[in-house]
Amino acid sequence: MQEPTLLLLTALADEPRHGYAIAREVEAISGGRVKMRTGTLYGALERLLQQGLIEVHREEVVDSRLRRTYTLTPPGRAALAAEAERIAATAREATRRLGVSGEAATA
Amino acid sequence: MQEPTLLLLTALADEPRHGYAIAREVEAISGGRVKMRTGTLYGALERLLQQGLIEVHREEVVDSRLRRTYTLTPPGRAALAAEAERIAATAREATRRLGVSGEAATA
DNA sequence: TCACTATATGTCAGTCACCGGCATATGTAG
DNA sequence: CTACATATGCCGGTGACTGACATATAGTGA
Repeated sequence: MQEPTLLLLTALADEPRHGYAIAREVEAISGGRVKMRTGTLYGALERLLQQGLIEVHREEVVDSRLRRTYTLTPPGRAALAAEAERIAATAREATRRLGVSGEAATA
Repeated sequence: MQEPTLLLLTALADEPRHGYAIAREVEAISGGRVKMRTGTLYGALERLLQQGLIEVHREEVVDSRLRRTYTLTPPGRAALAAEAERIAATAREATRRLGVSGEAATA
């Protein structure tokens, strides 16, 4: 799972959001670092729908504009939780090793 | 940066290793989850050399077999440290949001 | 002896997520 | 009337990763 996808799922973790709101949220979460293109966004949304990790929460028309709201499914929440733990473990290991080799081999 | 590349750099974080040893180390770090194919391995090695994140540490012949050892460059260590911090932050945010929406909206 | 596994390096075609650009439509601000 | 924010969507191209193949030596088990 790549970063844009991970951030997309994270953007849906606290509450349902529609596509455009997800894009803004992803940018906010990443501190402005990741600006999700619509190609990536709607492509990923379609893929995640088919994988059953997200589902359409609601479809409404606001100001004559369609707004499709997405939400995480239970498998989606589980996948995000698992992925978060996985990368956290990898990050810890990387940090630990970087620290260890810099030290005077205390252990 | 994708997971295989991140794990490759992590495998080099504590000490220099040659290609095949990196592959085994990556598998160990990921708990057997990620089995790096040689295509990915040598492709990534070539790419990272050109990016200046790793460099050839030593070339020796052991049992009539060539063994090329790689090590992280200072930019490579910096890149790995930055990436580790980045993904750790994303993981924290994902976990936080997953927890929050599951709670009875205490905040 | 023959087959298989481990060690060790490499190439190459194919896949798939992501990128960048474009298209479309409405409401609002200047 | 132009430009921007909102909102969704398509499409060609890139590039990391996959899976299979190739090569060579040393050790192990049948």
